[in-house]
Amino acid sequence: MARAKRQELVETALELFHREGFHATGIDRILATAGVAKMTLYHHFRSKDELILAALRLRDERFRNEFMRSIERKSDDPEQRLLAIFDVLAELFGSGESGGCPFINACAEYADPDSAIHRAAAEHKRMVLDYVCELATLAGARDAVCLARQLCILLDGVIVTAQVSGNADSARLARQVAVLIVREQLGSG
Amino acid sequence: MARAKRQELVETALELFHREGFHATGIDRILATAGVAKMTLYHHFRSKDELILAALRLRDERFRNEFMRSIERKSDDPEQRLLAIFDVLAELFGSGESGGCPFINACAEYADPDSAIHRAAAEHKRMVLDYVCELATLAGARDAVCLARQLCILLDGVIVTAQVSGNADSARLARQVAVLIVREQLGSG
DNA sequence: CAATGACTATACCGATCTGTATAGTCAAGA
DNA sequence: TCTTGACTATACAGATCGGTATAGTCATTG
Repeated sequence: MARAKRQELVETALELFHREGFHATGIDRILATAGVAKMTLYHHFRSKDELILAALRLRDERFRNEFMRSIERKSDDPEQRLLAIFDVLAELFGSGESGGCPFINACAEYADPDSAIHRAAAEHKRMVLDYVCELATLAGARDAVCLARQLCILLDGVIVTAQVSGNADSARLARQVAVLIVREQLGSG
Repeated sequence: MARAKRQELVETALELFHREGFHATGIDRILATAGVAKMTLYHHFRSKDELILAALRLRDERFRNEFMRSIERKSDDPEQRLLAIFDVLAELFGSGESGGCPFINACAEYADPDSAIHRAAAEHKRMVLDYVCELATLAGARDAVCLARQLCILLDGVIVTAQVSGNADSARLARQVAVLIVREQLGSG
């Protein structure tokens, strides 16, 4: 397979960027870990920034895919799926994952909203929002956009709280809040 | 004044770290901006990490002070003060401030929970939580800790959403959520 | 067979990084 | 007056940074 080394490179980069940060992770470290020559990297990517973008793209695909699949496995009912967001989150943190969100981290290191990396992160969040918005619409929310945005604020809050304070059960607390706002938007108990 | 240069250094460092990130901001850049010689820095601080810690300490003092003052200026009623959290946030974003939270950013770059920098960030969040918990207790919440933690999840969610997606009015959306959970905990409309 | 292109190895570039060494200025206070 | 200590200036160390140059291997494919 031709693209094997490229893939290895992006996977390794994603993991190291996630664990150590973007600026703190040098090209040489990625190369040594992936077992790839430097010229191979610059054959596939013009710069480190493009490797970062590729890593974020991979993460975006994987995360959204698994996120949606996990939610949809929890229930068939759209209303329950809105709440399942936080059950999935709880499971994620329960299984060790607590290094925060790579996209939030990316915006921390690349603060300029016009930078390609920051924009990629913003786009990821927008796509997650769009998905939650679909669920909210299917659930018959009065204002699906508003509800989805509120749930996403909770979602990001949970991720950050888990990362900063190591608080795994914040997903459970957020779920309680989600119950209230979903119930209110759907007009009944 | 003896400590003038030290103060200048910490102020400049705080601003640059906030705008450009911790790893991306070199010592030399801070020195040039502050107009301070390198040996002066290493006279006051053992390392860059200690300068980072001092900058975070300054930010912690300032933020919590202004945060509490702003909230307490909004209302005398503890219940209204819980909601005022999000009014203060809305004003903050309205006045341009949207570069995210330095403590969240710090945890993005220093992921190891045992690192001094990460711990300083966690401690800051804990102190904010403690303050909100006090307000919740005064308001007569059934479970003040739970309510405070939920409000803090919302708070961090709002900050991150504003930073990543440039969404200034997420504070307003979070306030609506806060109204619901506060109302539920206080047992009446 | 010839050509293509993914890949490797090594050496190098200039810049920048944190931190130190050296030597000295200058003002405040005992 | 003498000492202390905050401060400056310059030069440098050793490492690492992102990225390039050069030269060549090797498997697939036309």
